[in-house]
Amino acid sequence: MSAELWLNQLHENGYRVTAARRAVVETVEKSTRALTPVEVYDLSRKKYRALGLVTVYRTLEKLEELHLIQRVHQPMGCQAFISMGQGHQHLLLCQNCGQAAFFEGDDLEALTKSISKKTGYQIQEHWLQLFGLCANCR
Amino acid sequence: MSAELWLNQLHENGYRVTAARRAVVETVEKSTRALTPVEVYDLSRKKYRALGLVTVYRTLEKLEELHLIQRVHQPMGCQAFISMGQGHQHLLLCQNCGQAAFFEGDDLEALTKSISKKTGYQIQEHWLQLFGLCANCR
DNA sequence: TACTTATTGACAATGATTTTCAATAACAAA
DNA sequence: TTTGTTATTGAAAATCATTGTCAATAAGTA
Ligand SMILES: [Mn+2]
Ligand SMILES: [Mn+2]
Ligand SMILES: [Zn+2]
Ligand SMILES: [Zn+2]
Repeated sequence: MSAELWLNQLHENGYRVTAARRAVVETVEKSTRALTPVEVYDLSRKKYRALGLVTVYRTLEKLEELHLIQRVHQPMGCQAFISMGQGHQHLLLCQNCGQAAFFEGDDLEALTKSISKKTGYQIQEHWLQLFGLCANCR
Repeated sequence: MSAELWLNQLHENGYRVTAARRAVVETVEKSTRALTPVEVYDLSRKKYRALGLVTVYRTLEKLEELHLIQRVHQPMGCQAFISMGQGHQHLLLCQNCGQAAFFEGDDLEALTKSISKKTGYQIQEHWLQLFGLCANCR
């Protein structure tokens, strides 16, 4: 049902709610693993057969812009997207099936402060991502 | 002088040491920021004018395979390479000029153990990267 | 010095993403 | 509801980065 929220977000930001966007949003929002544009295309076309790949690219672009999805970087490639977690969260990815889990509670305060002093950098952001095997795949 | 070490590594692994590879290695090894293939090409051609871009791609491929360089992921793109740090290190990147610094000493034991118990994942690897402003740019 | 063959750069081919464009449909206003 | 404006669409073409092909060259060993 959160797909409706995403569509609201689009609407509130002046974008129109179309059948194409509906299909893409429903696909991406409910996925528990990162999807590439082509994967989104294939899955979404089951809901809306006339969908074009170009529209998938354009819709993903807008969802990213609205911070509803995020790009997922992996050793094998960086063109996959997954819904954005709530608040400050990071990703834990299964190296076998791609299943994603969000986690929070990382405390890098001490580390960044120490690194900052050591290097002279003013630290503003961090990327943290864990890889492993999910309960099913281990 | 570490460029010589890289060339040795290539040689020891059955690869020939050529003028093209020498130019690429010298460029990448001494860079303190991540370079894209085209950047490597442009910089290296100052040392070896006949160099082809294709050779840059192929050389980077081999350097990565020998773990002498690593791919650097950034919001703006993921096709840049930088020398691999010694041992278990992570990158701290300047968001303004790209200047890179390595750091170590991150302790994620407690976190991964907790996440592992909570999610059921068996955690095997982690990516950590810091972004900020270097001493010059802040 | 000679010989084997890995490596080279030019060019072509591929694959992913972006741009163009005329037709369509969303939606605000009447 | 009807209408008018214009954002959005899919198809096709264009672009861009990366990879493959190939004959000529040169590295490294004997
Ligand atoms: Mn964090
Ligand atoms: Mn670490
Ligand atoms: Zn799994
Ligand atoms: Zn800087």
